[in-house]
Amino acid sequence: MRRKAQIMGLIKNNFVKYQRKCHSLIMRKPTLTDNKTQHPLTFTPATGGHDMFRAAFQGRLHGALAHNLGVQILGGVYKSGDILPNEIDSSESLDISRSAYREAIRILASKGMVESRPKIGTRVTERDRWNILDPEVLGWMFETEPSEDFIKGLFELRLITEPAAAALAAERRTPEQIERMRKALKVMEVETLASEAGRMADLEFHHTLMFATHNEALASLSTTIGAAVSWTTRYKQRHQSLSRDPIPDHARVFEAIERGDASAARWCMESLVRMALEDTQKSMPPQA
Amino acid sequence: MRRKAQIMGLIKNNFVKYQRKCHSLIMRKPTLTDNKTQHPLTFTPATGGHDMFRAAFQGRLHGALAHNLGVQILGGVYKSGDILPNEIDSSESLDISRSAYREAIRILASKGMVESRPKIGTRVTERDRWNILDPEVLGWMFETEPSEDFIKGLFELRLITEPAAAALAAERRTPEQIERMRKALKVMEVETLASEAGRMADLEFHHTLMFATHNEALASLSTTIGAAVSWTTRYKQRHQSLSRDPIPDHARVFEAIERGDASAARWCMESLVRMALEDTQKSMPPQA
DNA sequence: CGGCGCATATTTGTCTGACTATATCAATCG
DNA sequence: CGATTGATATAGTCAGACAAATATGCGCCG
Repeated sequence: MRRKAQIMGLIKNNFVKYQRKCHSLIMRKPTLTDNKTQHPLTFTPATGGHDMFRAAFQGRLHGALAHNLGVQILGGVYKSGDILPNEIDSSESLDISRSAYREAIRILASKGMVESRPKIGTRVTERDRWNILDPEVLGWMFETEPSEDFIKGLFELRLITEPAAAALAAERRTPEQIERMRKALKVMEVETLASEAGRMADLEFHHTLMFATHNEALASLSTTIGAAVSWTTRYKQRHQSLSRDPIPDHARVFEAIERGDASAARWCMESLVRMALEDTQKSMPPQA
Repeated sequence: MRRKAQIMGLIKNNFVKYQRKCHSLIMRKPTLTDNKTQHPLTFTPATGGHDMFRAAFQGRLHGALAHNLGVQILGGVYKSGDILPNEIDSSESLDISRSAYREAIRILASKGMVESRPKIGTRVTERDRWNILDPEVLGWMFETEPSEDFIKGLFELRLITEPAAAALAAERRTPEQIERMRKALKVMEVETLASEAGRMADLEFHHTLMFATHNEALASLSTTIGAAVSWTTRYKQRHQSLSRDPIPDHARVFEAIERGDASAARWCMESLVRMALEDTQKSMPPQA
C-alpha cells in the first residue's frame, strides 16, 4: 500500500527536481508569476538588504517566509481574525514544502501573531496579543513605515525606562563597563551617526548602559529598544539629516555614570531621549 | 554506512508503529524509560497542570517539547554554548519525528534561545540574547524556582514602568476602561488574591491599566509583566500567606486614575509595587 | 615550511506523501 | 428540543530521501 505510493512519488520527484534545480538560484520567484498569482500570499525571499546585527535565520526558507508573513500581518494585509489559507494550498501556491511553511508558522505563533487549530486553520490573533517587543517583530514593523503613534509610544517607553536605567547604571556599573562605554563614545565622536559604524557604536553605548544595571529584564528590554533606536535613527537619516549633534548629550550621560551620580545620569538621559524624540518628530511627515 | 542505518530504521519502524498506537493516549511516556534513558534530553509532555491564560500550544507535541527544552535551558541543564545532539539522534531518543523536533527548535530559536547552523548543530545562545520578556519564556522561568536576583530585577522593572504607566493612564483612560477596572477591583475585593478568580481580576486590573496608556509598546510589556506578577503572586501564596491586604492600594490607584490625577496615580502605584516587592522578599528563602 | 584552496564529512534544511488527531458542524435519535 | 453521533476539513505527526551549507582536514603549491 504505502510503499507503492512512495515509489510513485519518488518517480514524480525526479522529474520535478530537474525543474526546481533550474531556478533554484533565482529563488523560485518566477514560478510565482506564471500561473497561480491569484493566491493572497506573496513571497519574495531575502527581501531586506541591510541585515541588522541579529536578523537570525534570514537566508533560510522558513525564516524568509516568516519574515514576509510577519511584515504582511503587521502591515495589515492580514487583519486580526483573518484565517489564512490552509497549509496545503499555501505551501503549494508559494511553491514551498509544507514543512517549511509550517516552520514559518511556528515562528509566527511563538511570537503570538497567529494561532493554529485543527479544523479551523491558522488565524491571525488580536493585535494586543502580538509580541511587539520581540526584536524581530520590531524589525518587521519598520519594514513598512510605522504609524506616528507607534513611534511616539516607543519613545515614551524609552523615556520611562532609559533614565531610570541610567540612574541604576550609575550606581552599579563596573570598571570594565565604563571602559566599554568610553570606547563606544569615542567611536561615535569620530564616526558620527551618519555612518553604520557610528550607529553601531551608539547601540553599543546604550546596550552597555542597560547591561550595567545588572538587571536581566532591563537588559533584555534594552535589546529591543536598541533595535528600535537603530531603526528610528536610520529613519531620521533617511528623511533628513540630523538637526542637532547628539554626541554631547551622550557624553554628559557618560560622565554622570562614570562619577556615580545617579540623579544627574537620570536627568541627562531624559533630556537626551527627549531631544531624540523631537528630532524624530521633526523628520516625520506632517500627517497630524 | 549511514544509508544502511536508515533502512534498518525503516524496518524497525513498522514494528514500532504498532507499539505506538497502543500507548498513543498516554503520551509515550513509557517508551522513554524502557531502553534509552541515557540520552541527555528528557521529555515529559504536558508537564504543567495550571495552564495559565495564554499557554498557547501546550497539548501539541512540538509545543510540549519546546516547553521542556526551554525549561531545561533556563534551568541550566544546557549551558550557553552547549551544542545539543543532532536532530536525528534527538528525535530518535525522544521517540518523536524529526519534523516535530524541528518545529520545537524553531520555537526556541524564534525566542533567541538557540541557534542552528548546518554542520555545526543547534547551539544554546548566550543568556543575554534570550528573550526573557517573552511571556512564554517568563512562564518557563518560573517552572523552576528562579533566582532571587531575577525576581528582584523583575520588580525593579515594574517599579520603573508601572508608576509611569499609571500616570499616563490617569491622563488618557476612557470611560469604558474605568468601568473595566472598577469591575475588576470589585471582584478582587470579593475573591481576594487567594483564589484563582481573584488573581485573574488582579491581572485584568493591571492589564487594563497598561492598556489605558494607549501605548502599544507599554501594553505589550504589560502582558509580560502581568504574567510575572501572576507567577510571583502564586509563588508568594505557595510559601506563606499574604502578610498585608493589597486591595486598598489597588483602590487608591484606581481612584487617582478615575479622577485623572496623574501624579497621585504614579505615587500610589509606586507604593503598591514596593509593597508587593517587600511581601515577595519576605516569603523568599533567606539565601542572602 | 606555511598558507591557500579544495575535498569531504556532518549537520541542518527542504521536499514529499501518507496517516492521525482534533474540532466544528450537521444530521439523527431520544 | 436537546444530546449524541457521525461526517468533514484542517492542523499535527510521521517517515524517508535528498539538497545546501560549512567546518575540518588534507593536499597542493608557493
